Amino acid sequence: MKITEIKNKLTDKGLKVTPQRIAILEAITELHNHPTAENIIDFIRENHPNIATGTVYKVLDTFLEKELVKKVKTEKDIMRYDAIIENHHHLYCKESDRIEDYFDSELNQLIEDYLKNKSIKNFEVDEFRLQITGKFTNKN
Amino acid sequence: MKITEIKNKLTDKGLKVTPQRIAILEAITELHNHPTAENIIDFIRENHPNIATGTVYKVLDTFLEKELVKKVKTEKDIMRYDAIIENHHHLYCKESDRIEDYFDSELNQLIEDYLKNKSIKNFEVDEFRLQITGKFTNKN
DNA sequence: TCTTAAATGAGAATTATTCTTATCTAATTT
DNA sequence: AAATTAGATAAGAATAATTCTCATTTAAGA
Repeated sequence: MKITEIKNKLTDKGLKVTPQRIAILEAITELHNHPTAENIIDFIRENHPNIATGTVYKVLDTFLEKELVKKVKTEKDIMRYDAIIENHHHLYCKESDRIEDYFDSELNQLIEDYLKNKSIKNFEVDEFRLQITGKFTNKN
Repeated sequence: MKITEIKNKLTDKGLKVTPQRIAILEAITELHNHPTAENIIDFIRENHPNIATGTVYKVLDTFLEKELVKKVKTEKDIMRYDAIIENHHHLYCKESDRIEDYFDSELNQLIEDYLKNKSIKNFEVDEFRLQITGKFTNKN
């Protein structure tokens, strides 16, 4: 993602364009394996050694609010972030911390149709995501 | 769940039967709304004021290992526990912390069949769970 | 350039969880 | 029934991730 593209994303959401925000949004898109806050901090520290830890958390919160990133829930304790907003599922390795995105519009359609017809009592569905647990058969 | 039933669950898993473990397993089954560790601690403190916090965490870990409970992660950071091991999905309220179980064997079958036919490259599916986000239309 | 609301840095504070170690107890053996 | 012992617990210190506070700085509009 080019810098101008990042700047546009920020201004589009009514956010001030700061070097910190650019660095963080850049980091999340580059570290595409669902980085933790710590991963992001480590990554940006290389080029921007004086961005404060608190700032990173604050910026991530802002991005969440403005829906520039999403949080990923793992069974383990650590929160991870995801730059991709488009609807997709997650593959979780049961033996490691590896998480990968899984795109499958056919599956989306299947579940969407099902939920549309069936309707859950006392609940209005907004969106859904599948957590698929298993084992990767290749190296990362 | 009767006490003897709880005791059996513990011995079946090769765990010593202690008052602490009984109280904790009882609490999780009674607090069926996916309690946090804190919820559990508060609940058991009423009748067992001297069970240590650390013990509760330790016992919960033991239960996870022995698969007597599962962990559920929310968008917020807090870990929640679930007594029900049987396969089911989760309904998340986007406006509150409410989480409910959603059982739907037809949906399970649908997804299972789909994943069986399609097969994801470099990944062996073990199990799956759907996170459905939306809004409850009733009071809790 | 000036102004100001918003963002940041630095580090203290908080919170959930884990760790440590001495003590205790459930369950097995004598 | 008493002794044994591996495993469990209590208490509180330690840790780690995240949030908070507030003084300072900066982006962007006037």
